[in-house]
Amino acid sequence: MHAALKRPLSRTEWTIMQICWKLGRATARQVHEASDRRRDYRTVKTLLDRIAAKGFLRIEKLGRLSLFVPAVTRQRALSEVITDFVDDVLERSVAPLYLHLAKRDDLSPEEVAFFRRQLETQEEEEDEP
Amino acid sequence: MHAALKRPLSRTEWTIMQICWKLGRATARQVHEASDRRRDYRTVKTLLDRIAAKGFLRIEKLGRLSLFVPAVTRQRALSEVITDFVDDVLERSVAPLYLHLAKRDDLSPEEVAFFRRQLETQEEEEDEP
DNA sequence: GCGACACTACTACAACTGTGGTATTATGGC
DNA sequence: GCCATAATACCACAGTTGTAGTAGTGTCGC
Repeated sequence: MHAALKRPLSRTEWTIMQICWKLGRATARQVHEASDRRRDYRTVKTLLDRIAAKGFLRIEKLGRLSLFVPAVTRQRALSEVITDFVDDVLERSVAPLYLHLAKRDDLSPEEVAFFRRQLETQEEEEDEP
Repeated sequence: MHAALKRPLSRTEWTIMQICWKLGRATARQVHEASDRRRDYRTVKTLLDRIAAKGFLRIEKLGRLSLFVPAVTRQRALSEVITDFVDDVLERSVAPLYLHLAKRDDLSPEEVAFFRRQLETQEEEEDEP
């Protein structure tokens, strides 16, 4: 069974966590160096400790060295955070998402066409009494 | 021109703001009554004031009564928050979103099929060296 | 014209966030 | 052995967030 994820990550913690997933297993120093380095090393260290306290990272001791290892897959964490986002912020409606996606310039023509089509269809449905 | 939206809304503020969009123009009392009412009236009032300070609501004085009026359309606010979410949390990759959407049980069979297909296609592309 | 409300204004306060200071303790090179 | 470097541990502090107490001021029914 997975460890329970207590509280969700803040935005800043997410950006640090993204690095951890990329590195797989790393010291605070490595995470700091892989970041944009606008924050102090100790800030990153604190964030890593807090992320670990929230259950997203596990700390492996290697002598006196601490290695931070993801305790949750990115996919699982993303899955939870997306569900929360869609439920709370979008109130379970995917239309605003489709509207966003239809405007992204990095999607294939098929994708854009699909989202446009869905939006039209849904508008029609709304028009019905 | 739109007023600049200083800081983003917190999750709780979002839930209050959603009510404001639904009501259109309302007193704090009305917003409180339209909410799940687990929070105290004054908590809602504080949240409304903070939301107004962030530029999402405008306060109209009607005598000594305050009316809270959305200063931003829901669509615009959603658009911004979705962009931020996709950029920061999803790192601009839509795959995790498709994975989520493919599993929602409130979408049409066409939508589900579309997202499944996209995911397969993208996996294939990743397999290439 | 007073009491019950209702509305606002001001305040409090603990938890969480973002950031980094201080101090202590290895550790590796010379 | 000693010093620079690097790691950890512990602490601080202001800003945000969630929640509500207190107090003052209208306002309406009687």
